[in-house]
Amino acid sequence: MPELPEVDAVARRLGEWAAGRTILEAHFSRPQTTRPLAPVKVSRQLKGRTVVGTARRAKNVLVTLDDGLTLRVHLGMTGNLYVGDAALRSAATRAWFPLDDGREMIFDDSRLFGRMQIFMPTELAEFSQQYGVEPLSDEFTSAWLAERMARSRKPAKVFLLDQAQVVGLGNIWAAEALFAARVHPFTPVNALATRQVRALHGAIREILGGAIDEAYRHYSMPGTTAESEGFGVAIYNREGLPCPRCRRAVERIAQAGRSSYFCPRCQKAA
DNA sequence: AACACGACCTGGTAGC
DNA sequence: TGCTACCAGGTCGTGT
Repeated sequence: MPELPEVDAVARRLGEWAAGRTILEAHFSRPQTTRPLAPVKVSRQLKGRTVVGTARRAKNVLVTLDDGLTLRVHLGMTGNLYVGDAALRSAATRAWFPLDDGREMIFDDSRLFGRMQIFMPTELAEFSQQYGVEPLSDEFTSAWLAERMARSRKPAKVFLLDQAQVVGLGNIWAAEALFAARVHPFTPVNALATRQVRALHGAIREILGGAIDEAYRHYSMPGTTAESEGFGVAIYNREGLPCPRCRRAVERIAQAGRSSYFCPRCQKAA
């Protein structure tokens, strides 16, 4: 489910719902969720801890605990994390943490690609280093992007999905950014013109910024999902439908094992 | 080092 | 109505 906007909304709402609450128990229904550690080890570290606050790094939700440790939650493809009544638990619930106010922190993840881990401060810093720049930070400039792109021959779509470069884009928003910037998904990034790099940089910031606001506003009820994709999606999952700019039929191609959607007229190969 | 590809999973839907 | 095949918003590990 989640790209950066959805993860950001989940992290912010979780902070509103859980800050100050103490975790009484931690239950896991499947061992994959806490890999490589056994669930019982993670449970032991969570039990009795109070949630200080939440944050997001790349597509991870970070839950800061009162002993200085951090719970890292990756939502994978289908994950959701919220605080609510125990009745909200379902067949997809993989973890549930009863809190001191009678509610529970609940982690649903039908497809089991999600993950929960505990980090010490040094581990958290090391973990964070594997990721690239946050797209809405001051560090992410078009000059920075141009410099990184000059050093890679990856196709533009694949480059945008690489979390070691710019974090947060997934299959939907990468396609949307390429469409907005009129860049063909196959174009090697070191072949892009300066004007195209600038267009991509602007598109990434604008698209993610708008989607973050939309996802946060939409996601106000625990147990629902943070959605932003209905908002401003021009190209993703629209194979055969008319391009919103030129009316030419949108095409779908397989790339890096995923679907890439693009307009063959607006997005010319370099 | 950089890149391609299968593996990891469940569930929903389209087509026969 | 099954049943099958394919698809899904993400990483990972392993091979060249």
